[in-house]
Amino acid sequence: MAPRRATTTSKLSQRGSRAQARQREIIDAAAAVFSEKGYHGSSTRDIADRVGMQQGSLYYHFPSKDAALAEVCRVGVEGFVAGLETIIADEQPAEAKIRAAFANHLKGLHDRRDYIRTFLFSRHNLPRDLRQEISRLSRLYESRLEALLLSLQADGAVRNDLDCRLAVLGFLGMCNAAAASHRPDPKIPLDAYVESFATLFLSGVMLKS
Amino acid sequence: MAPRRATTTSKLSQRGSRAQARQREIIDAAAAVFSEKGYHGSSTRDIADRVGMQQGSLYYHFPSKDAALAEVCRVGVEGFVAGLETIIADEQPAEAKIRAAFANHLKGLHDRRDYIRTFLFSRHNLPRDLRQEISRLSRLYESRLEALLLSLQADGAVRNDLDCRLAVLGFLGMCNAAAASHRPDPKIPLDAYVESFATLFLSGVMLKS
Amino acid sequence: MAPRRATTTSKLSQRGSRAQARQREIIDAAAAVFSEKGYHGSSTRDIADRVGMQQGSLYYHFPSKDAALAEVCRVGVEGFVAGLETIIADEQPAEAKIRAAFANHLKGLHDRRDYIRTFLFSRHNLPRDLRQEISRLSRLYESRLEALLLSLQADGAVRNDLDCRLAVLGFLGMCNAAAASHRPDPKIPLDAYVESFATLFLSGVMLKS
Amino acid sequence: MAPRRATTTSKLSQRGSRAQARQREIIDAAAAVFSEKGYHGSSTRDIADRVGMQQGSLYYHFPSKDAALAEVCRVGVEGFVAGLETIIADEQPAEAKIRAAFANHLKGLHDRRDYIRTFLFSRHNLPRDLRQEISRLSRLYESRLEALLLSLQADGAVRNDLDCRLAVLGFLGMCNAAAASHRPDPKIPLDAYVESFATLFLSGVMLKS
DNA sequence: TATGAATGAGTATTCATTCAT
DNA sequence: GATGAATGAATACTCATTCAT
Repeated sequence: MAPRRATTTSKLSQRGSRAQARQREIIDAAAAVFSEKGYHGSSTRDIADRVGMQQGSLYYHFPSKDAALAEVCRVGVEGFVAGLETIIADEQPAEAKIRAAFANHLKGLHDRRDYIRTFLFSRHNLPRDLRQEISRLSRLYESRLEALLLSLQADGAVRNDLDCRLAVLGFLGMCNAAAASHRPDPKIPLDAYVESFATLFLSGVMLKS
Repeated sequence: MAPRRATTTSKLSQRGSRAQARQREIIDAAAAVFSEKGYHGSSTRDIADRVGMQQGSLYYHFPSKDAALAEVCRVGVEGFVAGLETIIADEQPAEAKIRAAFANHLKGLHDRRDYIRTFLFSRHNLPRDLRQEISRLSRLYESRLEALLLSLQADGAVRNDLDCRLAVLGFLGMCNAAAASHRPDPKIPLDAYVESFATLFLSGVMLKS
Repeated sequence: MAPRRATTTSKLSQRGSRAQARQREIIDAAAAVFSEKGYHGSSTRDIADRVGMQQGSLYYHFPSKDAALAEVCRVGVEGFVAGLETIIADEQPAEAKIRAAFANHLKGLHDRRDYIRTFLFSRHNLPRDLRQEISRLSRLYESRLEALLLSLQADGAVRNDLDCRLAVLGFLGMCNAAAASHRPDPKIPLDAYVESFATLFLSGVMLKS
Repeated sequence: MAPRRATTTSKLSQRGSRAQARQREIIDAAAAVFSEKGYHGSSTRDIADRVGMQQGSLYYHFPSKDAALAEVCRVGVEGFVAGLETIIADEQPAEAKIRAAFANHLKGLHDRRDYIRTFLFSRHNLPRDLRQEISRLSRLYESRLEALLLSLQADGAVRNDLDCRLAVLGFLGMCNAAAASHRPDPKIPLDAYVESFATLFLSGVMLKS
């Protein structure tokens, strides 16, 4: 139904495409398992079983469980920024931009659900150095979102008294809440989430007085 | 500075108040440890160390690590409902009610931070039966919130086209995002969060046209 | 037949004597296993089996395999110095002192064979910091031996052209060679080794011309 | 500076000299690695890395890690006997023969340091059958040394009361002690060791009375 | 109430070895 | 001759839990 596949390259192994494919299988499996049971709740055996591999064989492809977690988180976050940049660059009215930002985020959540759940719930378990690289990426995303709001505010499209930093927190919190539940409600289509969250964010809850 | 203490009674041990006090010490410690390292990342030794006790001695007070987790989650969620009921019952204009709901939630987050972080990030690790009891509580909270919105909608104070279920998701996501970071930003006072989130939720981001 | 038991106290746990006794059982077992198969060739299971314990239970008494190795080495070396000091202090003719030094060393080798074989063959496997503590002890022993030879040389009892440092190397090499074989030759009594090695060291191989 | 190279042929692969050269590279690497970390402390990857080869590729040249160890030990011990035979055969005074024996042994230790350290410290790890072949070689060396001493004793050049078996043990222990330290003291030249050990062995430590 | 000691199952990781290509 | 990928068994160490004292 949904792609749920990593698309970007990282520094992990520039070997043949056969090897790359196997690696993608493995982080896909890791993402699924981490997403379901959390980092410490997942064993390397769980991951190996899912790939149909022997536990120890994973270590031919990944140096450690940590490294697999880092890669999953990286892939999870990475996708957000690229989409957002295009939105910022495009010529659109303010409202359309914000709606597009919601669509971008919720689409990512849908396509890379396991990756992003892992980022949201398990990034704490990364060792300091790896965690910092991931934090850098996610702070980049946040700062681009804030920049978007600030520019719209400068244009007079957004309320002057809005604390854009907290608004970004609200934006992300609202969206990510949709990823918190273990299985998403399949009766609610993606568009409905986008429509509702974007409108809520744009116009609030109260009737215009 | 902040209370961060459990206040409600549960079915766990109706023994003397001396015993109760010791138990509270222990779930306080458990909450702190779970909040910091997650359920599987925390060992019973971590908890015992924090109480100044021997690992095995915990089992005099708690039947299992699971049970401690359940108790922490229970205490974390429980507090929300009581406050909300008062707000619903009080005679106030719509906007004030919603602001009060934000204050209630964010105050809880502040006072029982470790408990609620544990609920947010570690409740998945509960065995099915215990998890269901906790889910019942949190769904109760959600449905009371939804009921509040629906009643305001019926009164004509809230937009007619608002999907109140998704709005509750947005409300909670926004608030809980503030608990996601390991250490809260101490430069931003609680009131600022309440003010910002409530206004965002009520009036949205766009300038009234 | 022979004691083969640790006699000195170390910093490892000053707990009840019950605990101390159990610890001694464990390093005794570790010494035996390390002596037979080398450090890396010995598994913690081997040790546990020998004590009649579960593998993981060892870790209640020792923090790591390394630490057990260090303790075995420490006990092995430690005994040598004390005996030598008495010999140096005693009033005796040069020849008697050197014979006593041989007796002291070979007796140690006999009584703590497993400990000393472990020191001789497995100390390389210690992590740097632990290794240095052990090295300090063994260098102390060597320097006391050298001091003994130097003082006898100053008294005119020992050849003036003797390189005392190399002589110590020879002394130790000769003695320790007796520990190199897996099982000592039971037909040769301890006294015969002492007599032969001491005479060899004192008078050499050639007929007085 | 020093050769440190295997020179003798074994039964391992009578293939082309290209193959032989590669094999020699590999046991050279194995000797170096075993010498530094011991048999169980060395992985086949360590060896492969040192040759610049893939782990599994070693198995084209050697049937097993055991076999490589056996070959290293064999090469290490083998060299000693040949040199000693020449010394025994030559017409020389007793003292010169013994000095030559020391020179022979210490020269071997210098030229094939890694091989001999491996023999000294890791031969225990050989499986029984391979170990016996190596033991045969080293016992041959010991018995030739003992024969030398016995013949000199028969000639009246060596003390009549000397236990020649133990003297051989002393000879070897003294020499091999020089190989025990991880890195030899570079300030002491080979000749100095030979001179000192030989004199010590010949004349002992005491002043002639 | 609490401790000290132990258990037994689990966990990440390593490693000698194999084999199709 | 050599590689890349995999296996299966072992290994040090952790941990929730139990229980006699």
